[in-house]
Amino acid sequence: MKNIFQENTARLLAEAFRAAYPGQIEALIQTLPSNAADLESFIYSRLEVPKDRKLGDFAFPAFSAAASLKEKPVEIAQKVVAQLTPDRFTATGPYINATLAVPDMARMVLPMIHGQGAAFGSQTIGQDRKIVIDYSSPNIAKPFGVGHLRSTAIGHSLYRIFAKLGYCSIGINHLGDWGTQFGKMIVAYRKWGNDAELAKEPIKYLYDLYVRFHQQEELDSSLSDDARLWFKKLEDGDPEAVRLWKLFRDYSQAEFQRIYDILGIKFDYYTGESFYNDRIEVVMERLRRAGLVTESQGAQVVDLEPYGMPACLLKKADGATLYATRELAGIFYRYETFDFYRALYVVGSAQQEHFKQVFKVIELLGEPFADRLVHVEFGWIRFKDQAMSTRKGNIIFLEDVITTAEEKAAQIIRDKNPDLPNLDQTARMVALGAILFADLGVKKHKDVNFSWEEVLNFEGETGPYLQYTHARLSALMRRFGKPIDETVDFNLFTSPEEKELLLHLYRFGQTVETASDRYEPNYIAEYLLELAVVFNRFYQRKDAHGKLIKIISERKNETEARMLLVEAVRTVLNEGLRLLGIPAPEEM
RNA sequence: GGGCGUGUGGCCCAGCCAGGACAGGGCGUCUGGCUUCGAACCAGACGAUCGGGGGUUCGAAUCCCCCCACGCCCGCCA
Repeated sequence: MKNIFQENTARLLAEAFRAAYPGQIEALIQTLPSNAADLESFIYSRLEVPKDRKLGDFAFPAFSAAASLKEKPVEIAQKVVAQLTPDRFTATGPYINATLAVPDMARMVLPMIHGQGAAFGSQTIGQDRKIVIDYSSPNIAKPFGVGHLRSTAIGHSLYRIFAKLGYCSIGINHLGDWGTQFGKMIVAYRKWGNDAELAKEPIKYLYDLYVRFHQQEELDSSLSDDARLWFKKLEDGDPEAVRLWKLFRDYSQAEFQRIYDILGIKFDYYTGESFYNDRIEVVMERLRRAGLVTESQGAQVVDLEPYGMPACLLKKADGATLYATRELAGIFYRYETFDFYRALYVVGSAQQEHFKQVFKVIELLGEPFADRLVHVEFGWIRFKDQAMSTRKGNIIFLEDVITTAEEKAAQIIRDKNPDLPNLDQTARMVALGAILFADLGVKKHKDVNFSWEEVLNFEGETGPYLQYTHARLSALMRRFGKPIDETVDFNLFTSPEEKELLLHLYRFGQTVETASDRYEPNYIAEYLLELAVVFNRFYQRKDAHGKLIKIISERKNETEARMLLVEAVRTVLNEGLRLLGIPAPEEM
């Protein structure tokens, strides 16, 4: 999606270049990078926003044309500007600065947003193609820690982003409900557990058992052998093993569902690893037929040495399956079921090699969908500079974070807005806003150091700041109390603040697109911060005497024009927050 | 040892892929702004050898090379 303001500017500049340098444009085009087909698109791609906005709205640096035109950038700028309307284009040193007319912009942008509403920024480029997104995917029988939030928040946001662009998003929670850790849990439970204790506080109890097992395992390595033995029994359908596994799984699922309900997150499928148990042999057979399976130290592997990777382990020496085996089965299942255009795996970067291996195996099988598999990786959440580890018991429960944030939000509301109805509900929205934004406000590849101070901060570049701005906009709409009319006097839009808002509003669609291209919801988070900042500045601007210029005043025409802008900002902010999975309260 | 990632004011982060005008925000600190359109806000101040070195370029936080620090992964865990 192109920015129409930028496009118009590029077109005018291109015409001016042609007029100023007749006959030399061919030489210039020769030097263009291959991605720029013509002069217009070249200029379009080179346009930047001046650092000092007083200079203009767009700037074209003339350096890039200097070599082929054999002139100094400063002279080029002057010559080109001479061909253009003087009040809209100026040469500042080697830069050609363009200034847009605010009423024109308003006429273009505001009726569009008013008409499209929440659909503003939507596209159909997805053509309903299926994007399968694997996210959250916690290991059951373990508590839901803040570490799991990363995948959950990013994946859920990508789900909505792709849907907005016209793709058919399919959300899969690939629950970690199979594997040797269940052998461990079974051993631990049989040794130290009992049903009565389990029923009281299941997740906490299972978690304690898990930590205890790992502590004991360090002292007594026979426990590891027992665990493998019990996992093998589980795979072979041993009734006692299966009974305990189901017990753990059911308790865990109920627990996770509670968390997802709080977060307002749903999945289309909850197909965990165990779902693929009866599909493993088909995959193994396929791999064997392709001649990819070799034996190494008793285990069955795919040798990836020629590709600079460690071997991909398919089956242990005792015949039990492994992570990669189930992953492969999952990929085939997803392809056969959905015929996906892309399959995303929103999983931490620690598993980068695992996915490289698995994807390589698919490629070696000659499957046509090998290049549609994407590992959307992200950095770790650490606590006090340590990796959060369930095994070591160094973990913070997401629910504790939510509860603490809710308490703080409620306290602030009681203090600032004591008459607010449904306090608990709003406090929860604010808490979620703070927590989710703490994750989505940072580029995903960065490791995040969990800090209570940061998560509980509701000021500055935070989720509650965005929510507050949304509530403020909503308050204006309530106060205005009438339907917004799109037939306003656009010539009343003149201020730099209004221009900034219009420019920024228009960029929403491009931002969503960038976020999808890079699998990075953070672009939307940053966009919204900027939008809120620009609006709040507009909201609190003062006249020459230092008096606040109010949006709603007795001047009818001005008020109506500004309210059309207010509505547009609210629409985009609301929609942007939705894409991030952050609730947008009307009051707080 | 190999692979991947990160390193930007006291703290957190954007900018790097597609190199350009004095390196942008936020937190914290200091100053100013509510006789009510919501101060979870706004305005201003202080604060940076962009990890280090070399190279390419008219121009490097950004591209290339080397080095340093930290994190993660490297066969029967997931």
